[in-house]
Amino acid sequence: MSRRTRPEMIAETRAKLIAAARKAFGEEGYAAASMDDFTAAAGLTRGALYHHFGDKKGLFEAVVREIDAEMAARLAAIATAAPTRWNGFVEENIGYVGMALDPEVQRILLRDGPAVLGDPSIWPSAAGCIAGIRANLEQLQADGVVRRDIDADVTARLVSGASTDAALWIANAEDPAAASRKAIPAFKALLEGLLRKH
Amino acid sequence: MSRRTRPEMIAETRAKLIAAARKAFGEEGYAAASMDDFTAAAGLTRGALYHHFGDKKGLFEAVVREIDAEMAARLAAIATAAPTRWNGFVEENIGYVGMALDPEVQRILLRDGPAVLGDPSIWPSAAGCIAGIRANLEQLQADGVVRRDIDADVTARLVSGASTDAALWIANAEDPAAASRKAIPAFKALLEGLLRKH
DNA sequence: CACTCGCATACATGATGTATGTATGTTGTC
DNA sequence: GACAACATACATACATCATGTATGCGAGTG
Repeated sequence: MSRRTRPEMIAETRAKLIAAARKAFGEEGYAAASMDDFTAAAGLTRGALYHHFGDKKGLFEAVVREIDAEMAARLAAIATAAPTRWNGFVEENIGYVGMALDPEVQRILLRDGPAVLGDPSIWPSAAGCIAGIRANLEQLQADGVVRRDIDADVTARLVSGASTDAALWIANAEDPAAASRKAIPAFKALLEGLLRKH
Repeated sequence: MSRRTRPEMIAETRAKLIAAARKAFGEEGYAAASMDDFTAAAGLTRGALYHHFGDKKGLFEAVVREIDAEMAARLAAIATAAPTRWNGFVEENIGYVGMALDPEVQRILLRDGPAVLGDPSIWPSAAGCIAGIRANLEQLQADGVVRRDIDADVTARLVSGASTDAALWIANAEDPAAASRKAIPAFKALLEGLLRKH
């Protein structure tokens, strides 16, 4: 008799592997994280890992996808809560900076991510966060708030690039709180360059 | 008798190792580059490498320093050649985007660099490029061209972050030339947000 | 009841790092 | 100025460990 059905057990195994890997990747970094170690921590072996994810990189992709999805959801919530669309756009990006202060996000997405998976724009997750920013930008252009002579695609990348770098800078600063207070206005100033002149 | 003096031979060995490593890191990436292979390509063994650079990461640092110095020099040349300071600032940043299109720069500095050495702001090279941008910004603030209510340090980071991301995006685009034409105006628009209102 | 498949075990390969050896250049002394 | 003692640049050999693959077992399923 099976107390649990098979698909359930599979899902549980995958979840355990992803959770253990996420922790290991976040704390030690991708290269230093030993598959033997963190699969053991999850009460499994590398056999399960290779069965479900093919290789170490495949598991890393799954972890990235999970984190990316969480971030996209939080960003969307921030954006919809804002009074005006432009305000939502700005808040969303500042929220992005805040999330990038999380050591796990920083290490996995910002530091190791590009090295392992290449440029974020070609990631399997298709970088949900950037897609969100771009959609917002296009709407703002349609509303006449943002200048129309710039491409939403690149701009979304530029903006997210600036945010992530700001976050890295803040996180590595001696006084992160103070650094954050300096970063926000500078970031807002840059974004204002996108507004239509009047 | 010694046809060459000792310091000369040492310098030559170091240069050969750095050159071979730069090529290997650029083409295969840091993790995939085998020390046995590229030291052999330089006519040496790992013995020389460990003697001069301590470990693989140490050699990587040396390569980064070299590339960074080259870039800083080129950027400085671009900036001084411009008619106005603001113009030089903009051109410098666009030049930065252009240099980041070089596959070697991209792979070593932008992709593997953060994974191996951490955030660029704490690199041994102290990221000469960013320092150059910051110095320029401070001067522009003193001249009254750029708004003074923002911090030059963060802003330099934000701007360089946006440039590098733009470069990555362009390099991975299907049509890099077209992508570049779209990226430049968007980038200029962002920078205009830094100007003092009038 | 046979069979698929999720997962563990055992092994092959290759990479890094260290300990040791050698040969060459440098320096001190007569 | 020559020879010896020494320092050091670099090579070789080895220990350790990580990934990936091939194989085997056992539990859930039709």
